[in-house]
Formats: sequence, C-alpha cells, structure tokens
Amino acid sequence: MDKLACLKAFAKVVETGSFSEAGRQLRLSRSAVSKYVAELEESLGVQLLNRTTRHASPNENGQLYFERALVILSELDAADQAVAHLQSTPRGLLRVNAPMSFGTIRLGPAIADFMTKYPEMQLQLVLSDDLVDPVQDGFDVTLRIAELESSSLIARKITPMPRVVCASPDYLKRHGTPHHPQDLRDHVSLTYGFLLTGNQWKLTGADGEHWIQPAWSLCVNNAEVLRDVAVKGRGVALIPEFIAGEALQQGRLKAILNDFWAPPLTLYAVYPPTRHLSVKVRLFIDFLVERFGREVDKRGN
Amino acid sequence: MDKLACLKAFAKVVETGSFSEAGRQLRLSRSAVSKYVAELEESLGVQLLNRTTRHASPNENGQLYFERALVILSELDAADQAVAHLQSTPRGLLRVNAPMSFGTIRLGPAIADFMTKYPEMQLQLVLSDDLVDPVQDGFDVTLRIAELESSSLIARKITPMPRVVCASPDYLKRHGTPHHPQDLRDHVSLTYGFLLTGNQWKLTGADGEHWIQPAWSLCVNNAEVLRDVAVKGRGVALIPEFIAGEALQQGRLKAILNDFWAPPLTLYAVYPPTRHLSVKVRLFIDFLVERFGREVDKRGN
DNA sequence: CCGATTGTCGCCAATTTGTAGACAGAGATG
DNA sequence: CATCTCTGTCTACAAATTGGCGACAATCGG
Repeated sequence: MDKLACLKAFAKVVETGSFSEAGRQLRLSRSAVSKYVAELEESLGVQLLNRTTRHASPNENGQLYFERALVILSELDAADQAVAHLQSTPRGLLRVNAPMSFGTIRLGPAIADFMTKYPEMQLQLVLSDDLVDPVQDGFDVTLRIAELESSSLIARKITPMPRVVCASPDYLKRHGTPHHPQDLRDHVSLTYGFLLTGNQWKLTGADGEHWIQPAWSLCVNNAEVLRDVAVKGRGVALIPEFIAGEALQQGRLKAILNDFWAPPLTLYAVYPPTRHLSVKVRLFIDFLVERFGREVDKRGN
Repeated sequence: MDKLACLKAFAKVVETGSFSEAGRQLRLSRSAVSKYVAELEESLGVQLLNRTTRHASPNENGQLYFERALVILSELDAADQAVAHLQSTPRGLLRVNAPMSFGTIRLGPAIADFMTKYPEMQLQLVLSDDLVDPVQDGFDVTLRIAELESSSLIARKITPMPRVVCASPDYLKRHGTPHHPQDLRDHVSLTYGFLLTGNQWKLTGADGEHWIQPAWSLCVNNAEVLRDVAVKGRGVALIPEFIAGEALQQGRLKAILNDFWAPPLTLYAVYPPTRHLSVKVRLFIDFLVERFGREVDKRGN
C-alpha cells in the first residue's frame, strides 16, 4: 500500500467530513478513498473514523492520527520545497576549465557580467589547453573548442566559432595573394595541427570542397601564436575570427580567400553525467549561450 | 509511486552508503532500490546522490533531504505508535445496558472486579429489559439473554444460561409432582412469554422432544417475579438457574422434571458494527466470557 | 590481472490500483 | 410520509505499476 496516499486520503476525509468530497478534491473515486482509509485502519489495527451512510467523522484515535498526519504531510512538503529551493538558488563554488585563448580574449571579459548577475557564486577559472575530464579533474564544467567531439561526457554546444584565412600585407606583397585554395600549395602555412583533420585545411566555395595540405613551417597548439607570427609576415594562417579580429581591424592582418570558407569550430561545454544538472552549471551554460551564440544541445538534454 | 517506500529506500542508501546493502536491509533487490531513489530524484527534479560504480553518497541536496526524511519517518512511526497505545490503554467511559435480573443478580457483583482490574475506566450500567439498539441508544455494549437472536448487530455469545423447571414444596404437596412433561398440562404454569417460542415449553428427555403449552396463570417479562410467585405456591415456573439458585438452595423451591431439560438461553453481548472493536468493549467482553462461561463467537469475529 | 561486487537498465510475470456499477441506508424535499 | 438523491462499501476487472532476474560495464581487493 501507498501509505502516503492513504494518509492524504484520510486527512482529506477528516477535513471535509465526507469520502465523496475528499474524492472530488483529491480527484479519486469514492471507492478509492474508501479503500485507502480502510487500508490505513487495517495496517494500524485501529478504527479511525465513525461512519454513517451519509458522513464520516474521526473518533478519538482518528483525531489524534489526523493531527499527526497533518504535521507529517506538511513537513514532507517543506522538505521537498527545501531541496527545490537549495537547487534553484545558485551559490557556492563553480569550477570552470577553459582554453587559454578563448579564456583571455572572450570569456575573461564576459565573466564580470556573470558574477554581477550571480553575486553569491564563486567562480574558479582555470585556463589550459589540455584535454580535461571534468569528473576526473574536479571541474564542474569544461569548455572546449573542437571540430566534432565524440565523448561519453555530456556536452552542450554553445556557439559556432568561425575561422578565417589571413596573412600580413607585407607577406602578401612579397609572395602574392592566393585566389584559390589550390594556390596555398605555393605558400607557407602556419597551422594548428591538433584538430581531428590534422594539418589539412578544408575550404569550401562555389566550386565545391577543397582539401589542401599546405607546406607548414609552424605547427603550434595556440592560435594566438599563429596570429602573431602571421602578423610578422611568416606565412598564411587559418585561425578563429575571435583571435584574428583585432589584427584584422587594425590592418596588421588581411583576410584572403574570402570566396571560400573553412568549417567553423564549435565551442562546447562539457560536464559530468548526472541525472539532474546542478543549477550552478545550468545557469553558467545558459549565460554562455546567451552571451556567445545560439543554442544547440548536442545530446537532447 | 509509493513516496514513503522511496523515502525509506533513499534514507537507507544514505545510511549504508550502498544500494546493495540498503537492498539487503530492506529486503529489496538492488534494482528496486535503484528505481526508488531514481523516482524520488525525478519527482523532486533534483539529484540527491553522487554515485560511482561502487558506492553512493549524498550531495548537498541529498544530505538536506536525508535529514528531513529521517524526521518524517520517525514521526510517522511515532504517530502509528501513539494510536496503537491510545487503543490499547483502556480508559474513558464504557456504557453498558443489561437486563434487570442478570444485572442485579450476576453482573452487579462481578462489576467490582472489573473496575478493580481497570481502574482508569468509568462504567455506566443501565439495567432495563427493553430491546436496545446500542448504536441508536448510545451504548457501547448491550447484554441480552435470548434463545437465538438474529440481528444485523454484531453479537458475541458470552455463556449459555441453563433453565430449570421448579415449584414450591407446598404447591407440589397440594397438586402432586409432575414426572413427565406431558403432566404439566394438568398444572398451572408461570411463564415468561417473551421468548421466540412464546408460551410453549420445550423439554427434551431420553424419549425425545416435548412441546408443551401449559395453562398459564401468569405471564410476565421478569423471571424474578416468576420465581417469587412460584415460591408462594402459585404454580410451576421455567426460569434461569441463576435466578432460581438461591431459593433452590434454601428449599423454598424444588427442581422437578430433572430427567428433562429445557434448551438453555444464551447471554450475548451486542455492539456496534465497526471494523475494529474498541479496546474498552473488547476487554469488557473478554472479562464477561472469563467470568461467566466459555466463548463461542456468533459471527466469527 | 582476475574474480567479486557494484549500480543501472530492459524485460516481463505478478501484483496492485482505481474505476464502474450495484447495493443498501440516510437525509432532504415535496 | 413517499420519493429522490447522495452517501459509503463492495465486487469485478482492465489498466497500470511493481519488483525481481539477468545482462552489462565499471570498480576494488587480493
């Protein structure tokens, strides 16, 4: 028997003085209410209600039990509400891991707004380019920029990260401007190299996809370094727009091959697989989606 | 879902740190425990436990809810015990209706012992020979002496009440002593008349049943009156032994037709039809059975 | 490194639930 | 006072839930 359902039925019968009315308020049939109360009496071995064919009233036992039942039912509601409240009030420590470049260029400035919005939270931000397992390494959420991540960890897309092919004006003056992806074979590339596509660049235009493996003179796991070397005229770089942005605006770099585009990378949030996402993590991720882009949840969460 | 079962399962998991051990202690399978806790988390919309493949521990939500759950579960046990205790401690008012004769001759003297045994109870005894409906007339229990009572009220046999045929020595000297039930036709009977058998006397001996309708000169609804008139030599009476007893012992009445016996009457307790008999009533009836005779429950209660 | 134990999940037989409707009784109404 | 309406209980039964079995992958101890 569902003792709680019996308690609720019993309490409602006492409140209303009627099995029928109790049934109406609890959205149960009269016979269900009758059975619940009978079951309760049976399990206690005690008569709780005096019944006539028209109404019911608690006897001494029933009055005592009714008062106790009300306390118990209200405490149970209070307990439910207490955990709901605890869950919905964001506070405590949020530990975030993010890539270096994204952390310094985009996330860092945005964090102040998040902390203004949720003043009770503490945020610990660790910037690193290592592949990090949040469960293993004690983070609540890890941000990643990747092409496509297959992982057993739960991940949520935050935003696409467009990329741009660019070089310094001085480099272009000395080596000519490539007009087609195939022209890149004659140029020096500065490449990231740690994507799933390795050192190949995929560029798509009106005439289809082009897979180019330019001769690379520098392979590094930090796009800011690629940007800075490109600015110094050492080659052509394919790097995220958020990294190249300022140099492009200042004319220190020039975007080339503008009729072609590289598939964007994607910013993901990765977090431990629990049935119910911590509200801290959820609020943080919602903030990132709102701040950095549209929302596509990778796992239908 | 049975929320109470879920609460118990959850609490046991937190206590033991293990779904498996919780299952063993609750005599449930591991999968049942797992499902209960998952259901609770689902209904709250909150993660309560952190799980690894080897053990489980409450998170902050879970710790809060666990503490609340313990309180609720113990209060529920306390409520159950409170009504059980209330039920088992006999006190308060017990209202009894009994027939006049039985009340004055047998019950009255016994009552003192009952009240000694249960000093916290008050007993209200109303002696009347009216047919009384305990629900209608506000009694907890009504005693009846009858041949066979068919009633919608619940009744419990307390004891058989044997009857005796008797007359005064003086009457017998004047009218002769009947040796066979058929001889009663030539005698004057003093009859009760309010039994189902009316004024007919049924006497059974070695030669079978005899239905006699003696000529009655007195028909009254009180056997003591019948006894007193018989003592004065006015006729032959068929009355309960407990009423005739003292006069027989003193020689003021003489038992006759001793090779024949009238079917005994039966002392019943009648009480309102409730699912669980009040402990006051049960104790009183148990006392009567113990004091007055063997126990045969008429309704299999 | 292997065996034992863990928690979760899907499947399914067993059990319980909760309603419909019949029934008898009480109270309201004409 | 008779009739109607609503009551609480009970039975039958379709629908829903329960709870265990066994498979699976992960972890821990020897």
